[in-house]
Amino acid sequence: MSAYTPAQVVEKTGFGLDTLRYYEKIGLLSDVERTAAGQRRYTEAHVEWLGTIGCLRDTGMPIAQMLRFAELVRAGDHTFAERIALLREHDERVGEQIATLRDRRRYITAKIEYYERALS
Amino acid sequence: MSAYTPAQVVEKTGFGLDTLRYYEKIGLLSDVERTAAGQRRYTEAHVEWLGTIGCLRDTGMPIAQMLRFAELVRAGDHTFAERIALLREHDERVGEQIATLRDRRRYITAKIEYYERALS
DNA sequence: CTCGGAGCTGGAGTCCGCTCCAGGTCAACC
DNA sequence: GGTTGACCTGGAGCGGACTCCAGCTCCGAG
Repeated sequence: MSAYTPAQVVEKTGFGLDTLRYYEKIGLLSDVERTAAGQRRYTEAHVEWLGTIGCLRDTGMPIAQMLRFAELVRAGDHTFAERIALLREHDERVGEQIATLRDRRRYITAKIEYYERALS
Repeated sequence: MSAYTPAQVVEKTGFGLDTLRYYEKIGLLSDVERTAAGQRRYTEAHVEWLGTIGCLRDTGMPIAQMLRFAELVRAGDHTFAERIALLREHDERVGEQIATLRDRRRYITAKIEYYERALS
């Protein structure tokens, strides 16, 4: 399992160094090994997990919920059903977000058009 | 011009009482009249403006930018072009948001499907 | 005439998600 | 052997957007 330095993970994931440490501190990132000198070494699995985390974050999932998900993942394969439930619920909220955004966007577009008409 | 009590505006707009006062304090809401006793009375225009504000907020516009927009509105009709520019820019960002959300959603759906397949 | 409820004020507090800092360690290169 | 640069730690600080509070005023119903 290839190991990545903090800097490489920053590069690969787009998360900041401090964010990585923060996520580890709160338990969103676990089992990060250290070198003899105490420096972190991340695995491919960490990078993948950060991809998931990033995706959930970008879709508005609060950290508390990501933590619950992380716990389910750590708990092992028998939590698949719960993971599905959590993700399905989130997915639904993402759908709602998209719908709301689209709806509000119509209002904005209308406003723009109104101003454009008033201008000409 | 009909006047609304704070409670009525809360009812009509969904904003909280404190939020209304906060918006006024920072200059997002202006020209709010008072009764002899010092209580606020909002107009139809305020309610409409709050609708706009709410829409911009829900689409992720930061308060600082709403303030710029509010200033343009206060400055008068000669700022239509700038308002259009501001709204167009925002509209574009909303479009990006929707696109990102859709994109991330595919990842989530895939994850769900993966778990479902693993489960059966 | 008293009481409850809606409002008022200024300022403090909260929550979230980072982000920054000081002071220290270590490995590697010149 | 000295300097650089990546990393370490614990804890403080920040930015955004509210949200709450204490203590007060006013109006209207009973």
